[in-house]
Parts: sequence; structure tokens; C-alpha cells
Amino acid sequence: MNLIGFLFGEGSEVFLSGSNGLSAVQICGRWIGKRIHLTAVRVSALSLPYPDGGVCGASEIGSLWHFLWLSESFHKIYTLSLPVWDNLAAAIEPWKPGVAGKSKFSPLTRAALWFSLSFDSLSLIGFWYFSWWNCRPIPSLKDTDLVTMRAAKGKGAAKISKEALKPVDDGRVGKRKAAAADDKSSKRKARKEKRAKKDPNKPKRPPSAFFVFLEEFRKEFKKENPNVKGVAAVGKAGGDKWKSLSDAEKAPYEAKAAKRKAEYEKQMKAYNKKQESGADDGDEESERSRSEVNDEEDEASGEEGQPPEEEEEEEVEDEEEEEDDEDDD
DNA sequence: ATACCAACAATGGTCGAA
DNA sequence: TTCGACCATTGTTGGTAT
Repeated sequence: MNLIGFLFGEGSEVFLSGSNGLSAVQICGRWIGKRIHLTAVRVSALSLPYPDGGVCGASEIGSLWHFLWLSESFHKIYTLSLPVWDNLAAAIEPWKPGVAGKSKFSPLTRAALWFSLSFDSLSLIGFWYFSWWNCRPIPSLKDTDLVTMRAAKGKGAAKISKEALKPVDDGRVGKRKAAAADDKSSKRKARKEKRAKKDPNKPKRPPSAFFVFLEEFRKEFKKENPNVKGVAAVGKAGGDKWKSLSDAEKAPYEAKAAKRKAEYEKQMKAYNKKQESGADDGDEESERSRSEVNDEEDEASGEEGQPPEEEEEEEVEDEEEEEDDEDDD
């Protein structure tokens, strides 16, 4: 477990973050999302004042949490229902530091009390304590600050900014619309570059069940709406119709899609084989590929081709490196 | 190991750039 | 005139991040 960093809670939700910008973190084998992490960043970036004065950094909280973690009962905490928390909170309310006249114990005493409890109870109380502690409002910090903070860390800055600024309703449509609002020229450029290096011989991806359905739906739609020519309208209507279909109604399309997928995998197998043998030969490549184009169908149906004698890992690696370089842009 | 995200499959009219 | 991006949709895939 290397994620131990910082824990706090908010209502019934539980947040945990590593100290170094994890976008997804693991809690007892469960993965939680980036949104959670953002909130954690928000708090951890501020240094947390102890209720009794002094400042507690994320690493120190991490140590405390690490102890709690050792009890291996966090999963229980995570799944406990709210009433349990309410009861717990009420039970140790008098301990709450900062509540005038109610703080019976010094931090040291409190710690001793905690240690005297069973591990499970300790975890519960510890969790509640940190939750209460860290959930105070932070009105001065906005999502845009998170972007700045993350940008200062360098890696992953762009991603976080996107996430942070994403509208509450983050459906696919919104995402794509947001993307469309980006700098179009640069995007176009990037796409152009990518397409330029695309291999025209590479088999096209098979249609998903929805696309199989769309093939039929377009015909229907055309019949019913001969005047509507834009693809957007068909796409939208098709999407709506698809959502209204039952699983049983979708089944035949899914079956077709599965079939197409199987074909695609076959073709890809042949294609990859060809790529490998192409990389093998260097100068002979053009000659070979010419003959192989003719044999393509044969190859796709019956795999008789000889496997390459030696693996040309270097060449493959070079290709990968090139792609990586471009991706860096 | 897992989450997350962008790209990509098809379609045809429209528009801008070269 | 030609070429390519864009519009909209859902599901899948491959790559990347952690």
C-alpha cells in the first residue's frame, strides 16, 4: 500500500488521496475517481490547522492514517451506514476540540484513549475525527485554484484542469461539445498529423451494436424524412431510438456486431502478421507487400503464412517511439 | 490492476482553405 | 475545383496514468 496520504470525509462520502497527485486511488482494493482526488488536493494543499493550534501537513495526517489503515478495517468504515456515523459523532461530541467548554481532554489524553480502544473502534473514531476536522468550508479556494496548484506540479496539469472545469452535467455530449469549443485550428492540425500516419491497409474497426443498428435506422429515417439530409439529425434520432430499445430488441444487433468483430479480429491478425514480416525484410518490403496485397483474402481466411524467423523488436520499438513522440505534442 | 480519456467506427451536405 | 473538417450519435478500443 503506497497510497497512504490523506483522508477526510464529507457527508457520507469518503475521500482518500496519495500525496503526489494520484488521479485514482485505491481503498481496500476499490478504485475511486479523480473527482475525489481533486477535493483531497484542495484540502491537502492548504496545510491543516490542528484544532488545538499548530499546523498539520498532509504527511503527518498520512502517518496517522497509516496507523488507522493498519487496522485493516477501513472497508468496514467505508460501507457503514450514516446512522452509525451519527451515533458515533454524538458519542464523542464532547471530545470535539474547539467546542468551547466541551473539550475535556488534552490531545495526548485523547490519543491515549484512542489507543485503549479496539482497532475497529479506533478506526471509526479516527475517521470521524479527521472527517470533522477537514470538512470545514474553504470559501476562498475555487476549482481554478486547483488547476493552478496542479499546474505547478507539472505533470497532468491539463488533465486536471479539464476535470476541474468540467460542468456538473458531464455527459458525453457535453464533453464533445466542450471539445469542439477548444482551439479548433490546433486540434485540426493534430488530427491531420495523426491521419497522415494512418495506415490505409489497416482494417477498419468493426461497428458496435449501435452502429449496426444505425445502418438500418438510416434507411428507415431516410424513407420517413427524405428532406432531412444532415447526418446530425439521423445520429440524434438514432441515438434516441437506440436508448428506447429493450435488451431483447438490441440483441440481434449485438449478435451482428459480435460477428463483425470476429471478422475484424481475423483481419487484424493477418494485418499484424503482414506488418511483422514487412518489418523483417527491409528492402524486400515493397516487393513482398505487393504480392501480399493480392494474397490478402487468402491470408484472412486461412493462416498459412510463415511466421517470421526472428523478431525484429528494434524496429517495432522504433515505431512505438515515434508514436510516443508525436503523442507528446 | 484499474481508471480514465480520446479516437474511431458510418453517414452526406456544407463550408472554408488551398 | 478539390480536399478535408464538421455536424451527431453510442459503444469499443488502445494508450496512458497511477
